[in-house]
Amino acid sequence: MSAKTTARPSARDRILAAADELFYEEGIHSVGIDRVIERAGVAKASLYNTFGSKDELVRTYLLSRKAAREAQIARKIARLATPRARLLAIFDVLGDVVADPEFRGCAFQRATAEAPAGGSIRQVCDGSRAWTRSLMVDLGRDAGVVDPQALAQQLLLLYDGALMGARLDRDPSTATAARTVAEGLIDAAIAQGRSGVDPS
Amino acid sequence: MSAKTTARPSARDRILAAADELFYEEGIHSVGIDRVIERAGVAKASLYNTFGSKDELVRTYLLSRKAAREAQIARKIARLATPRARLLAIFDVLGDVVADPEFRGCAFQRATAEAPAGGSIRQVCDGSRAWTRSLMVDLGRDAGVVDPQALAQQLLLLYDGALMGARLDRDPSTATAARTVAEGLIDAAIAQGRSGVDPS
DNA sequence: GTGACAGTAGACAGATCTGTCTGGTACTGT
DNA sequence: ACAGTACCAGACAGATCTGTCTACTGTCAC
Repeated sequence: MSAKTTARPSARDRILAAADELFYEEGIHSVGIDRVIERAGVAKASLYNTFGSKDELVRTYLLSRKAAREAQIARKIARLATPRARLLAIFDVLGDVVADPEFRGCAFQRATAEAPAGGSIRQVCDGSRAWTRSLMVDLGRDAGVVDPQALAQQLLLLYDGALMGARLDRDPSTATAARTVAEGLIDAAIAQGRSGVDPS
Repeated sequence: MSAKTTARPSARDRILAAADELFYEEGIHSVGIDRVIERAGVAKASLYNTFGSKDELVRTYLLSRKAAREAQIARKIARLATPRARLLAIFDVLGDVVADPEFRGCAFQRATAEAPAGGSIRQVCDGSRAWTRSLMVDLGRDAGVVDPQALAQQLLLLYDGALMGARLDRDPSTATAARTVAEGLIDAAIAQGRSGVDPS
């Protein structure tokens, strides 16, 4: 009897799941603690014993979103061989993300829109952006492009734009548009890298 | 004595100015009515007599931002002759906007992150996006591109991405990067239009 | 059985927020 | 002179929010 087959998730997990749904759907300020504990089916003391404060709950919610996104990208990338295909796969994941009917935009960007400038929420957001950017830089370097930083900036531009556009226009086609433009930029950067490396 | 030389702005104008500063800097939910009237130097009754509710004040704040942005772009564009130059001028204005030390991201995108899905705030945001998009479509058509809608979608992608990136990374160089990529896309679309129009 | 542990239920304090209302002041046109 | 308008100062009601606290329940190891 190590675990019941339909064991109820722990209070912590239920709180986090409820917080994820509510914060992402309606925003952080708009959702009170009472709504979270009601949806989680949990006592208020459980929430405060586990997380200490609403701020910490929000931080944990964002960290779990960050981990999930990074795992999703890493999983997709692992199956692909070339850096070029891997860079494009980032935009394929983006396409899946924005096509989800539950999609409501970038959770980090929305959270920072509500949070004070210097807080811990901003740090989580910065960490998430740094991860994506450095992945793009690494893959660009692997692909032999001359200036991987510049390519990464361009790709991040498209990535961010697609997230924002998909939400505000309720139009997931921004992701495929971003992928198309990204493909052109990647191929141009790779071609430039090759011509520079090969002596004329 | 039509007006004193240093006439104090009306209560309405002072409220709107204070709301603009506070809502844009700190977010809508984070700023209470009391903070607004304190900064405006105004009685609470004046605010409610003039605007009726906080929601209406927020709506007016966003509409005034929308009008200011559109006027700024229209002014810049009026001096330029070709549709190509005008399209690029949109990104020049973007560069000015994100370089402002007071820049905190797109006011509409931040407001929609806090507001409920169906509300009036979303409508203002939709209106602002529709204006920008249709400007891009019109200029693209004037430039003779084959699919102005597709070009506009790509340019909007860059525009949104630059706004988001400049805020989250605190890096205004996204605007010039966006302009560079945009220039390539515009020229490619124009070239395609010409080759399609000219019989081979 | 018993103690440790994880959790439930809900009252409560204290702060904050929107919106209303009363009462008073200063200017303006007639 | 006087009515009307625009505005200021702030008390107040009622709702809502975070966070604390008390008291109770079920489960498991030993």
